[in-house]
Amino acid sequence: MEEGEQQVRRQIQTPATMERDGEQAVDEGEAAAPSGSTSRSTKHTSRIAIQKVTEVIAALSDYKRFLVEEIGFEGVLRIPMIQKINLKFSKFLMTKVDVKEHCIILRDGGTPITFYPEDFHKVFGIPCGQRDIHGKDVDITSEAIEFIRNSIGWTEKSDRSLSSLEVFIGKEINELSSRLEKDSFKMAFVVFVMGSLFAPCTKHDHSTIYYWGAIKDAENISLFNWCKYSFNFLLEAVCKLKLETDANITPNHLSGCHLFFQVNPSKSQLDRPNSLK
DNA sequence: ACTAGCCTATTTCACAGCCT
DNA sequence: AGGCTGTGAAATAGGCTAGT
Repeated sequence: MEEGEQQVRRQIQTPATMERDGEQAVDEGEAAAPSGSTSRSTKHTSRIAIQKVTEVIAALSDYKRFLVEEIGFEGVLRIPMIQKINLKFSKFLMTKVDVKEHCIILRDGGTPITFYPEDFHKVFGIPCGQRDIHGKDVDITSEAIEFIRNSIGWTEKSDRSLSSLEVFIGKEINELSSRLEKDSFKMAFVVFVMGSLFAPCTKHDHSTIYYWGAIKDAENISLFNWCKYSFNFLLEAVCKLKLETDANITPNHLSGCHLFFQVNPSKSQLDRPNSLK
């Protein structure tokens, strides 16, 4: 195995070590970023705001954590504080992804490191339900969109900001709160983590509503396959990056939850549920 | 008009190297 | 050893533009 590959394999971690090592794990990527990655002084950008996510989570009360567990996002509660993500390393890994085969091949002839949508569940602990977020049964009306907007505190028509969601999530919720308030919290939390981590929009402090059909009924949020949605979003980002690279355009923005590639998904092959194989 | 994507400027932070 | 400084990378913020 070449040294560069060994470095990358050292860098890539298991979900368990992600929680244990937290910040150090990703920071070490700087040293691990192989010489094969771009050495030009291109400034990379990403809308992943894992610091924001962990800050918001750290401020959640026990009852709010209980509500998060109810919608199946309990793994998000255990995401460690990561000060900085090595974007160069993320970019390097993204360029090594074989989208069709769902694997990372670090060098020609090297051992493929395969990954699957359900690895998002193992890494980040988000729901991997049976229902497809883009399925036929998740159509959403404009009235429902308006209802959700009002519920999560987007009262201004132009407001689709993650920062206002942050404020909304911080509002007091407890056992005595109404059902509507609790459901609104759940919806706001999902929109916040999707927009901040799993499916970040390319625009700063902005969220898309493509998946809102899956949150319109807070009770059913955990029944949807958020892993597949995040996975596909990430693969689209990889395709885009590869197209830009092939066209000799130096990509400077990384979409999708590229942090996923820095955490070892390959270990999950050992214990994938049979139903998902 | 609105939304989403792209681009760039500024701020913040970490770290290496130098000096005392 | 500890403090200071310069540099580079990441985070943040906002403007511009193209598409619908």
